[in-house]
Amino acid sequence: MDQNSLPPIQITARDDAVLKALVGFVRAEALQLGDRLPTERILAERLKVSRNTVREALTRWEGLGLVERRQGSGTYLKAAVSPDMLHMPLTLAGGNDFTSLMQTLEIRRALEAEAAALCAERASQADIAEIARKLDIMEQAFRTREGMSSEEDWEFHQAIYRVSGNPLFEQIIAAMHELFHRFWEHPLGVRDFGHASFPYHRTIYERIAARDPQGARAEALKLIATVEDDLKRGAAKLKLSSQT
Amino acid sequence: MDQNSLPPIQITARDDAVLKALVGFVRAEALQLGDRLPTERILAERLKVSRNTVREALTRWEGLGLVERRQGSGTYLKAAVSPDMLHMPLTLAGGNDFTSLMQTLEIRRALEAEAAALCAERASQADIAEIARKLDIMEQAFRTREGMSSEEDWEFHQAIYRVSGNPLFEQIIAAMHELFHRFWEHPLGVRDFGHASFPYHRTIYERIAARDPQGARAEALKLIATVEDDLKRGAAKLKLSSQT
DNA sequence: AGTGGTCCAATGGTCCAACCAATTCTGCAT
DNA sequence: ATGCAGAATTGGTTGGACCATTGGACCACT
Repeated sequence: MDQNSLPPIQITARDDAVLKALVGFVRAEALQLGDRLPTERILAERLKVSRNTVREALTRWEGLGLVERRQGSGTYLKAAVSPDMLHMPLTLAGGNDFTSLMQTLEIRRALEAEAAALCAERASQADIAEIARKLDIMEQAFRTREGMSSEEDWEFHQAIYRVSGNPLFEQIIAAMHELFHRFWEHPLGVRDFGHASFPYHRTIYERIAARDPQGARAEALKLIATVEDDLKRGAAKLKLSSQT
Repeated sequence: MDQNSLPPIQITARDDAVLKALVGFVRAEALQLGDRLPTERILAERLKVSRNTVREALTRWEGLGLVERRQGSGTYLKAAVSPDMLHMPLTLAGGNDFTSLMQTLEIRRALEAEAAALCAERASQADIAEIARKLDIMEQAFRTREGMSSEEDWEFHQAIYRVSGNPLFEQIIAAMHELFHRFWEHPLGVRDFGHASFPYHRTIYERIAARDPQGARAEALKLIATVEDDLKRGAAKLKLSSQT
């Protein structure tokens, strides 16, 4: 007998039902990102369930990054939801040592290059203009503040991921980005970290504007290479100083 | 001033503290996958928090797939936990339609190519022999069962990710893989799905054995391309049949 | 020995009512 | 108008209670 012909049944689903109802509500009210959704107390009353159950459901959504709760303020929609959406929580074991950071960079290298290539293929004129705008902002921040600005730099890259048409790029790289910056705002004591990557932002943009996927891919790889070099330099310095 | 030099302090974090304590417990007791962890009531008593708080924490872990709760039985460890792990909840709009699957393939294309290239760079003789072994098994399964075997095929790819030296490849692609197969064991009714990808497994292996990163990358790209073609074929057929 | 049934303790799921802490709104004094 | 103190709102936490399911112990019968 095929043991798969009798799959385990699923009966209980109280809090899942709450989430399903909430999806319907978001749709019915046409809630946008950042909008506030009903109070826990109101949800509990309307859905005829305990507030505790509502909280368990919302806790799950919060863990999935779909929603943000602010005490005293409310619960806010943080990502689009739809009935047939797939949530794929991925937990990665990763420390903040040199090896882990290099590993995140290897992932980022692969995805950044692919995203840049796809972006060059698919960008509309409006998309290109938007990327150019982000590039200008970043370059101006670079000149006035004399150094790479994490914030504006990140905005530029995000614009590229968005134009690539595949939201997974932004989601995965964002996770890598967060891991990278969580403990290493100035990684390993390298003061002008990321400085060397500056010129490649414009070359990437130029290849995208020229609708040159392979060129965009190549420039993206060069950019990541400079970051890897910075990281290696920092690791070497750290190793040296620890030998005192 | 760098606004990131003053990270937001954490004043209230009861349930996060619970999870941190739980990580410590799992480590201290050397719990393995599938082991049962303490009951909610015991945790609440030991950690001096309410059982509800314990439940919120466990709910978060359950949502992230780290833990499985069985009423009347207990809570069981479902994945490895570590103090500094990265949670990366991916949300894929649209569920099981053609677009979503193509998006996962775009990610897989980028990572598969990079992993193959890194593998070709770093593989030892023993690694190459191991990959050859997986390849033989897969090819034999292909001949005897007259078609691609998901299981053996996946083993082969996993071996490559492992040799790449970066565990992130395997983790991320595994998530994609699971997503891909969850609803599409025989995607879109294409009976010999994946059949066309068969020859490229050997060519990838040959490029790795020859320590040819660029070649391995190119062959990996060809393999993904065949899968994309299969998917497009299936989508076209589906579209046709729905026009009845 | 094995089969099936019953009971019972343990465990997760739900509920309730209250209070705490952060935020936001309100209205009064200036 | 402006600014500040207090009230109202909202998520966070607590403790206690009960329900539903599970799994093992025990037992009667074959």
